[in-house]
Amino acid sequence: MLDTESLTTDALCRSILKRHRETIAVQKPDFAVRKLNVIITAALKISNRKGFHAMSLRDLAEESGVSMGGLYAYFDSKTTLLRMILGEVSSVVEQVLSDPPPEVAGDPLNHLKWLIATHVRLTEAMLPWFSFAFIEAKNFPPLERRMAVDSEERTEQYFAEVINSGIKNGCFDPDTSPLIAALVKPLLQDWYVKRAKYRRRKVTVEAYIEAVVRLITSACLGSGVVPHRVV
Amino acid sequence: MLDTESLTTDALCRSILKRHRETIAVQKPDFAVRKLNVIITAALKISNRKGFHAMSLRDLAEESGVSMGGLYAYFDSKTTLLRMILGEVSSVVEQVLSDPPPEVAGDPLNHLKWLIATHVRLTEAMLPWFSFAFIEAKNFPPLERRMAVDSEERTEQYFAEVINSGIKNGCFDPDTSPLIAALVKPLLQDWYVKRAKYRRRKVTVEAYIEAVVRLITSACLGSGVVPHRVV
DNA sequence: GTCTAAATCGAGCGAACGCTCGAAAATAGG
DNA sequence: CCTATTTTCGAGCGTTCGCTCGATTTAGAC
Repeated sequence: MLDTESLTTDALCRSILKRHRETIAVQKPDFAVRKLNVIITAALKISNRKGFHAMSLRDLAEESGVSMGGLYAYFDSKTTLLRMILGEVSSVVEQVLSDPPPEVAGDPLNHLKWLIATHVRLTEAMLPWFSFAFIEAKNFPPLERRMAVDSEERTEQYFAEVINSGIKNGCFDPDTSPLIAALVKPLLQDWYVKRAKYRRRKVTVEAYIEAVVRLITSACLGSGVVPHRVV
Repeated sequence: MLDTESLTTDALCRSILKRHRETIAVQKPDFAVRKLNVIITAALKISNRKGFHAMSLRDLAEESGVSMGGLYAYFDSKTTLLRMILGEVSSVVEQVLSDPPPEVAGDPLNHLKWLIATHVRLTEAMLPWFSFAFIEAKNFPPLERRMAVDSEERTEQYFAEVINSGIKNGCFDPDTSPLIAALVKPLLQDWYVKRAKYRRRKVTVEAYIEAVVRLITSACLGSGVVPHRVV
């Protein structure tokens, strides 16, 4: 369904360490990963409560149990910490969505369903990371902002491609609105942006996937009756 | 269609003045409204570029041309300025959406279409205000956060009510997913949250409304064929 | 033109910010 | 157990923050 082994905080921190080896002063990987885990978990916790900008490094030091100066063995500026998290999120999204299982690869309808389900499950497994990325991407340096916009655009591309190939295949309505691919994204984002609301209403992951799949596929399958194709 | 006269920055500032008369030290309404306009326009401009928290009052003083101390004749704290803007936004939403024209009031399908179109046009007319409200509502004090959540919940209610009455009326599919009302919101928000993207792609307001209306109404009208109702 | 009340100003306050650095503690090989 | 290296620490640096307040300018009635 979705390999959640590589999505544990530990695995993600190992990946972050690999990506930022030169800016992380700590040598021994065991030390580094363990502390990175603690630091990033704390950073996500505080940021998701009051925002990254409002989180001071003293807040972070207290919550993580790592001293002020100790933090700077793991990043050289607060912005680098931001970049570590955002970078990891867009890397994972790319990695997961670009690799559909063989049984859906040739079938646009099932591929579309798979994209939706996998995206929702991925964001569920990495909830604090995605909340963070969504909320913080807006108000930050041009470079980081671009990273987020590009990552999102790439995600939309996956949907656009599968919908287009479905139209060419003949299994999707050729009149499908070209905006559908763009409109899938906010539907998927709502799951983690407003997670508290859905939790309160006891909406399960499966129910949410089902609702989005029905909404989107029915738009792609046309008016519901057998299409006037087959020229 | 949508009365945009009461949505000019001037009219909105007049409303803000009325709501915060006791915290605004300036007596003469003309003076107050004119400066409020300047201050809030500047605040929206800076905040939408780099975030409300990152906007210093010195930034605001420079951009608006009002001195440091002068600003404090219009609000008693930076948080109050935030509250003024958020409060005005949710007030306007409430005001506009709660007042459907008589010709759609009894007709769920047209009422639903009207809600979608009016919401998109409203957010288009007050773009900087809605961008601000969406981005900033997340990372701020409990009270302000609640304000935003409640306002959003109320908006969703309008959709839930019209869909339910449509189901009871027999003009909507009784199998319509109970999540549809919740899913309309992110679709409407995308218009102003990702406004830059749609501008770049030359998507017009009308085209966007059309796409969302088609997506949602087709979900409410059931499988497309004549429903198996009429017991 | 004069006077009074309203409106505006900006230097300055204490607090909190991101970040540094020399000292202290922990780790591991011989 | 000693020593060399790595990791951790937290007081302190310069800067900027939200905010205040006495001085100054402006507006309008007579």
